[in-house]
Amino acid sequence: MFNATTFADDLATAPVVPASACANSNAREPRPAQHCASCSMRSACMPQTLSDQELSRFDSIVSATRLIKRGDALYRANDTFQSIYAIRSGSFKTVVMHRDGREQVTGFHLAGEVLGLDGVCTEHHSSDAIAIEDSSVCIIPYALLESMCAESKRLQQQVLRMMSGEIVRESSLMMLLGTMSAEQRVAAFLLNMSSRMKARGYSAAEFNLRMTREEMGNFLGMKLETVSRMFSKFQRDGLVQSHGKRIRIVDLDELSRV
Amino acid sequence: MFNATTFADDLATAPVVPASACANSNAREPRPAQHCASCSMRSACMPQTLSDQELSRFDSIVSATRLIKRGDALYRANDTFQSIYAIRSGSFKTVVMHRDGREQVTGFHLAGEVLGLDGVCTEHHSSDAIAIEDSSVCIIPYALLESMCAESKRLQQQVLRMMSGEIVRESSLMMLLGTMSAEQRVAAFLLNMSSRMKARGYSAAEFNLRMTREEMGNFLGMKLETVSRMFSKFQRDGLVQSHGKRIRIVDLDELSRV
DNA sequence: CGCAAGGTTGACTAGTCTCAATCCTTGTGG
DNA sequence: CCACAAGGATTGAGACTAGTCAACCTTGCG
Repeated sequence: MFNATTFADDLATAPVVPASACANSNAREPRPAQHCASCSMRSACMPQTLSDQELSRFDSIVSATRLIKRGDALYRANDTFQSIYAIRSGSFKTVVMHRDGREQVTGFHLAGEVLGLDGVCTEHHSSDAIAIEDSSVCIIPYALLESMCAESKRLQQQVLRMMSGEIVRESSLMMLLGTMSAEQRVAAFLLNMSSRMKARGYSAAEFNLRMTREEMGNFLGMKLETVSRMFSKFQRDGLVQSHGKRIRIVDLDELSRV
Repeated sequence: MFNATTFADDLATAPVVPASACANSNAREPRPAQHCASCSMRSACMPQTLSDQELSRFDSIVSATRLIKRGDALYRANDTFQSIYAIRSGSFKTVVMHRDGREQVTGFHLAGEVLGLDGVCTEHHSSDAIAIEDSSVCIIPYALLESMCAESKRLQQQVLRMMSGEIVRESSLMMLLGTMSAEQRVAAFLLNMSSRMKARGYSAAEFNLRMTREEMGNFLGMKLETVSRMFSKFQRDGLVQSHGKRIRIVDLDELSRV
């Protein structure tokens, strides 16, 4: 049923608009920015509401892109905050750490999403952002963004909305962590990933998870073994087929009802 | 050991700067605003970084105050978003609700804190804000705030910082919900309340909790019985003395180490 | 004074974690 | 190209934390 040939599977659910920003390079240092106007992630990304004029102004403050290898950090907790980052391709996890070493994954972030807003408050980041696959980001220097916000009402609104959206997103995660059973959390996670993949032009029913069971478990407030058991249970019940990181949602309605 | 006379206890830990905004009224509808310059919460509140000139301009957009009785809602999920609110006196809980009726308390909010930023994103609130004691708030119309942000860089920064702070606060709650035992959660909660009381001029060691065990449990992702057991355990271990809502922290260091 | 709401405690249960064995997948070097 | 190592995933058995249900106590208010 599941063909394990990753490449073929990837083709089967290729994005409508493939993000191929970093096609021919392996440099890890900042490099010239591409232009938002021609970016494949534009519709999902930050400047979506801007006029053409504002867009080109915005373009000019996006100073560079940066490539991040799988496992490397885009920034770390306590780094001084200078920029926010729009994910151009790939994906990240954000992790907060307690002094005693406990870690909590606070989110998984896909192309088009913005990282780093946690730093505005104290001018230091409060979390690590780690690439969970080779990724690229656009660097948006915060001081310039702030200045431009004073000029462009639309941009200001966009930034405020983005922040508020982050607050709302985190509230619903608190709901998940505070009130749901392990089974419900995993179901909610799969549904969430599904709708985000769909929003990016991938199949809502079949996709690759980029994170390990351990990272998922850490995010969902449970152990990796429990995540694995829930996947097995969903498979037994005919809701989902899973083979490692490859996921196919078979009965989306039933999964929503868990 | 614990004297149950609430009034006397309240005196024992009276705030250095009592917030007496709603002294002589019981009206529930909007009423003329007081002035920020003379407000007892000013140092803890939103316009803390503004110049005198900016402050008076800010004052002019704070249209009114409103009294909210214990148990009443300041706003509810799906209400259209028009204003944010600075708590002048009293305290609130914010609650998000799932379609199936599950509720999660996402925060307790004390005087000087700002409520309602969840609404910026969709122009509808995503949570309920319920007064957990008789309270009063200043109403800050968001459209006016937004306009003023375009003029005052300092205000813009303040608003962005506030939002970012909310994001960071919620991340640390996710950590609490995702990685801590019931005992650790209750300890962290007490320490958090303690430092917030202290920041408001109350005693850090002895204070009244305004919420019920059920509300605490809902916030901390556990049942009220478990909260109660943890209080009893801390009392047995000599870390905390509790008598209903009255709390005295006996061994703050040890409580931090839990 | 009596009632309702809130709080405490106990006994039992369910759900998740822990530890451990095993399997599968992927990448690497001979 | 194959063998092997290492990381990741799955599964099982037993332990333990927190939930459930129920009884009872305390406090504040009409």
